[in-house]
Amino acid sequence: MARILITSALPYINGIKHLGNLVGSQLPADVYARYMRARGHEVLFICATDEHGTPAELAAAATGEPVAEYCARLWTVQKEIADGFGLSFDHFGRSSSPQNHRLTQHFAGRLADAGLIAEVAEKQVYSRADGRFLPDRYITGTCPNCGYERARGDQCENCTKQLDPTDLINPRSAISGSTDLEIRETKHLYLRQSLMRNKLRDWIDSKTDWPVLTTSIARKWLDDGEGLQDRGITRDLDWGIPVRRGTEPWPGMEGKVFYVWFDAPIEYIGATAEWADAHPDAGGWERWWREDGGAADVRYVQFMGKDNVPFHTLSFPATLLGANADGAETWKLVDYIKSFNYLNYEGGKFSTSEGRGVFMDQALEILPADYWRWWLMSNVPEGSDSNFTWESFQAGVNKDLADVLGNFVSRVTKFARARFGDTLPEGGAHGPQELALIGELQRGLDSYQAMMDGMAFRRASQDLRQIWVLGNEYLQSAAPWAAFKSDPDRAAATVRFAFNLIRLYAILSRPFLPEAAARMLAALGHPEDTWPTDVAEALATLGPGHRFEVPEVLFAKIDDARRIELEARFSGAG
RNA sequence: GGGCCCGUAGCUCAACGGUCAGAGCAGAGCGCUCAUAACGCUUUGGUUGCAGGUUCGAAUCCUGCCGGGCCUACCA
Repeated sequence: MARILITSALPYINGIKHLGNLVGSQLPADVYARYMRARGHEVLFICATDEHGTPAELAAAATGEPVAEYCARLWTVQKEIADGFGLSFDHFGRSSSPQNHRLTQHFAGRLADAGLIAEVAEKQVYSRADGRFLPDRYITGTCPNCGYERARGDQCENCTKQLDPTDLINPRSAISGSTDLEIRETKHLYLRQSLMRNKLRDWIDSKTDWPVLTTSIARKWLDDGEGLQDRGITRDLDWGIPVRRGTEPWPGMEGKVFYVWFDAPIEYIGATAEWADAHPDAGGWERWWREDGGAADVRYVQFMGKDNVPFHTLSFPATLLGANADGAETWKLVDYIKSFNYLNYEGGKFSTSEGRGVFMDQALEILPADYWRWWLMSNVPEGSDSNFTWESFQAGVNKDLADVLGNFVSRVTKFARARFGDTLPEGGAHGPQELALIGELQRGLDSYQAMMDGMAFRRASQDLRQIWVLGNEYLQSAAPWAAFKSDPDRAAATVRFAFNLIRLYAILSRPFLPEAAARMLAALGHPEDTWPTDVAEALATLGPGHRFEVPEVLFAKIDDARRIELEARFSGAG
């Protein structure tokens, strides 16, 4: 039995996430976590909301709530939606937790002790009307290059030229529109990642099994231009983790907070500490995060969209490695990063601002989670960006779930009920057909497991579907409806075997389809449900006399009228 | 501008440099009648973006071109 730590990239607190966000980290992480638990491994699956930063403050201001209340409310909203999708986090934390405050301050202190923090005086734009410093992208003005009037302080969207806020003509606050701006000097802490460039490169180079998408992004940042740059880790904001050097005050940094990209990944550890505090018998968070605290045998897998790769390949490892500069704290580094491309919506991007695409709360209002889980995972953007269309969604749901799996369960249970009553019949035994099928199922299972172990989710979903298809092929060739008339014992044996297939399918499908699997097992009276090691043995579980029920339709089809209605509703027009 | 990735059947995707480039969906034909008009079998369909090169052998490696996508450090 292995010990596996799984983290999903932290969803930002600012609003409800869309299907692209879901499929890019939380959902594949959940499927993997469920699979590994089913295989008998000790799994800790961690996620949390990422709550700090300017967008959270602005979103709170827009609703008139204090930012802490806003975040607490949105955390509850996100938690309920995650539960609705069956995301089986062992803990869903908050980056604003006291545990994360302590850890973030601790890391900053350790990094400072190791000489990896620099204090830098810099000039930033301050808005007197807003009473705050403005990040570059919250300053707008006229682009000096192309004359576009709504250029942002970091880049002009029109001509794509990189800008400095002081370049802008007629600069104003994007928050209030005020032009009452001034340049103020302020002091900030920088993480001296540049000093760790070689150490980080050696570490990246040792990861020969990582996806190209992951390592190429990391190498680009390490070596592009002048190489890995130091990064500011503090901000002049109110909402965030106060700057402290460990447990001590940090002279000159009063009133400042750590910047969100520094404290967000630390919340993986913080959330584990939240979990450990809630589960005193679990042995403590160190068991998962400190090699000198019991985590030496942990395999740590991270799931994220490609936009998050630089932070997880460079900044966060720099934090963990830097905190161990004296060898006194051996932090657990990630063993494998599974990164994803983007999911598009009907050929374009999901857009929060334009209301284009499907958001997680809306998805659950339309159909149960399993429908979405299946389509998203069987079309997960592993190799390149993929595209959600209602037509593809309709086809995938109807064909795979309703026709292949759902109908299989339906035809088996209804036939048995009609011919044999509400318990499995006696008589007959395995013949050559059953033996051949067992062989095919065993090969299918081996392949499915190999794909799941390797996190090749598209391939895994294809293998799973093929395993379902084998059931329909078997019924067609065994034809118990014909055998019933000439050789009832033969039909009885076929029916018993088919019921054992339903049980097997429920177990194997559970990582993807937890609700449907539960309903299948419930129809069988909740039989033993551990992951099979030997297919033949697994298919001998339900015997004569076993009671069953005919379940409600497992998956309803989406008809054309419904699809057209949904297409129109989510086009972004309204 | 720089870097990375991609381009394979009508669609979505596979294929350690090595049997006739494979699946699913869609299309066609046949079968079955237990089932959600479901299922099964058979079948149509590709000059692997274009042009060169390396090799006994290229979808795969190299060069150029065409087309698409992503990243580019203060969004997180």
